[in-house]
Amino acid sequence: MGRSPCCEKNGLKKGPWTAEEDQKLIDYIQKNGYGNWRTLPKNAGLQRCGKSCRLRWTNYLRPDIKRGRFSFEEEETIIQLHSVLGNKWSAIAARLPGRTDNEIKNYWNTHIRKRLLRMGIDPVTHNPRLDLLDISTILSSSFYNQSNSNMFGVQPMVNPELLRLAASLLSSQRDQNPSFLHQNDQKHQFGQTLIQENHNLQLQSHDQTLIQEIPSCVPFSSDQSTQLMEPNVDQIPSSFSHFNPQNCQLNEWENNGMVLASSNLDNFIAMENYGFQSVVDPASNLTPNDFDFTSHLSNLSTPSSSPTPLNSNSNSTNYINGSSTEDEREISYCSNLFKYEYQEIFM
DNA sequence: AACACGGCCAACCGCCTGAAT
DNA sequence: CATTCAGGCGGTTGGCCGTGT
Repeated sequence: MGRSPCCEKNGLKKGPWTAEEDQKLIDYIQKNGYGNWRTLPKNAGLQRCGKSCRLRWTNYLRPDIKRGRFSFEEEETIIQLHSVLGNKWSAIAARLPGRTDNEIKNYWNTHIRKRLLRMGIDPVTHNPRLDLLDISTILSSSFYNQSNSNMFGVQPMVNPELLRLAASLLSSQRDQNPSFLHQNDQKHQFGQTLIQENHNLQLQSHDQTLIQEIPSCVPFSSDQSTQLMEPNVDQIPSSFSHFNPQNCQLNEWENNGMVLASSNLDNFIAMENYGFQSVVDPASNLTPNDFDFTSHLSNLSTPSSSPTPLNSNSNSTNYINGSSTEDEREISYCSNLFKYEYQEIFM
């Protein structure tokens, strides 16, 4: 009649392993190998059940385990495999040498899953989240259209599908060439691809088949909007024709807005082409970390207000009037609804 | 300094499958 | 063939730790 029980449940230790227990397990396996987990604890002098020993060994003590943070390549591999295999952690782990299924599962649940959600991607289906699209429809048909949707004369469109495409484009570029982001010609090529894709999607939108119009600007009051100035495109040097992701920072604003800051003027052009609109130019040569966006945005309702630099050494100059150092200006963007992390897509 | 909170991760739990009896 | 269990797997938990208030 079947096998006998592997162990008595009573009297066996549970909980965290001590260094002494670890050493006993390591010594035993180094001397005798593993395989019969049923008898191993007793032979090794451990008050644990075989299952606990097996887990401890396979998830922690095994000598070929790679510790530490997951690399970008590993993360990309996990995402790609998960899109095919789903929650088959052991199958995914089999393709990542030195990583355990438990480690990958934990990393997925604590990092990757949340990141995909922030990017508007369903971590189960790996498709854009439909709930966001529903919200965007509501927003675009209600307060946004009633306020100042045309504050810059252009109704911007930001499409989750395009953002997803951007992420995958970047991933594939990175896969092919890890130093992609440090090469200007490739950055330029990537930017051009985005611009072309944005153009294509806008063309498709005329057929009302694919794209949904989504508000990309927080609905300021009319008083606030009058102070928002559209950057003078004529003052943008022609040399700034490609995207540079350096020194970017995303800040959430209130409940439904986000502000993108960059100290590089190239980003302005790329983001403009990408469908975001500029809201204000802090007009200084501060780095993003030196700038207090919350304070600055709250000052928009006060006509005489000016950006609030945290760095008193800044040499503040007005971008709109055009006299600052072009590539060190702060450009901020404001976009409604989307919580995509800019860095996650472009950096 | 004390407390609350949230992120992280090692470990456990429960289920499934296939092998042993 | 029926029963039982080892091993494997995915889901969940609980405690530690860092950070914010």
